[in-house]
Amino acid sequence: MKTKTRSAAPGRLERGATARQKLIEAGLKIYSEVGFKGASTRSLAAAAGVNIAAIPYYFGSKEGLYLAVMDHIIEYYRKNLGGDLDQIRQALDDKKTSPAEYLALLEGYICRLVHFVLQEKSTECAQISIIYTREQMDPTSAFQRLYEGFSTGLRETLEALVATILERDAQSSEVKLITETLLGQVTIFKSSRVTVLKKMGWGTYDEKRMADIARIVTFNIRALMQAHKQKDTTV
Amino acid sequence: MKTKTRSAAPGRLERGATARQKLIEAGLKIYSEVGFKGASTRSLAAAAGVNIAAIPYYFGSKEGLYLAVMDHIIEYYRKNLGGDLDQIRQALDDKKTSPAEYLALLEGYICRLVHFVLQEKSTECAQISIIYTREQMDPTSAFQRLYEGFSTGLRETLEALVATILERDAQSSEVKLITETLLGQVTIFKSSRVTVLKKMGWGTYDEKRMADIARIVTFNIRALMQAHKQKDTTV
DNA sequence: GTCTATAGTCGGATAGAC
DNA sequence: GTCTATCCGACTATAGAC
Repeated sequence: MKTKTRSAAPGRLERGATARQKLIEAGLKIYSEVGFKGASTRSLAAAAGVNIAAIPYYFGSKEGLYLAVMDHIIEYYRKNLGGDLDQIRQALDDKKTSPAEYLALLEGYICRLVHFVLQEKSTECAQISIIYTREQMDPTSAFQRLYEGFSTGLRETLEALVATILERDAQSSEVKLITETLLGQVTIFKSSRVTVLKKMGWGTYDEKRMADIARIVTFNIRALMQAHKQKDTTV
Repeated sequence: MKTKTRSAAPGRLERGATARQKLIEAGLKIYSEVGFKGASTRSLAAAAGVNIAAIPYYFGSKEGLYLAVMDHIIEYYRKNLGGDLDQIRQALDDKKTSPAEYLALLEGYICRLVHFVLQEKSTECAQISIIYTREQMDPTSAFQRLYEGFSTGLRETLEALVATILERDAQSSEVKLITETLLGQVTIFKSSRVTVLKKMGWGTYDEKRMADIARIVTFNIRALMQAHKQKDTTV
């Protein structure tokens, strides 16, 4: 796979910048709808309003475009949820933070995660979380990039937070597994979206429904942190 | 889509039965590896050791084979986890069951689910859960069949169980959402399999690791049932 | 019932005009 | 930098021999 990512014409300001941008937006839309394999260069070019040849020209190949979309996703995510993670890391470094505040940070982040992951109105968040979820499920060559881009940051920070709350080692299997069970309570609403919507008699996730989900999940998290703190479940 | 499912030759005992069966086994393998779109009739026929033309002949089309594989999956699942669900339903009808027993039933079922879903040694379970998870994430035309085949049975039974334990209405949004958060704690280990394995430094889910996961999840379930029973979190 | 050969379609990438 | 035309490979499904 060669990602040429053709740079600007010499001495000139990015002539093909708009074509590039339109292709990335189209990629976000099409890849989120039908996945990498399902997306044809023809549909991508049509959605972007550019010619098919623009894809190999600007991105080297269909795969190059996909990788560029991944980079866009990581950047978007960092701008939106990265700040919260930084804030958490800062609080973890600051030894004066109280246990109650740590718990509030964890709950707050999970709440924002629910909205980011389940939101369907703002197209960009929705598209990103679909692509990410699909890439998680069966990784393509772009997985590594996505993994480094945010799986690690998110999980490592949450694990550190959970470890602090439970007064355990953040590197322990136990803390890592507990953190996964917390994330799973959010992600199932995405990964089993159709089933859940059908069961609930919902057409889509709207604000009120996301709030209901967030309320249950944060309640669960509070209960679980309390329970795990009391009993030592060494793995 | 026409699913001819060509029946036996008149008066003769299923001549092409073995070809059908080999194709279904191959379908289970190939579809689980690369998904429906990723599977070519060539690879399916090669894996089954039959000719490409056998697919349209016996199943009408590539999609017909996929649907036949779905039916196989449902049947397999019913044979393996359906009995447990029947037992739970029976216990729910039997008014003499104690609260502690209901909790034990819930925990026991979730444990078996962990093993069924995460198991990687027994190929059939692993293949089934991969196909099912993928179908959940982006449903094809076969989703309806799968949904009726086991999503409903599993969820309805677990919801009834949760409702009984919490002494709430099984039809309430609250009970349904809580049940999803329980399931999510299991499914994330499948839907984020690669990330989790990487984070944990594991190569695969083996017996010990599944036991560790099951221990955390059952502990969580016990804690959550207790917490929700105490506090009323009306949605 | 099983196979080979092939029709017909669609995909990604390239060549070369402008 | 952008476009049209085209190559070539891969795919599903069918026709028809055996």
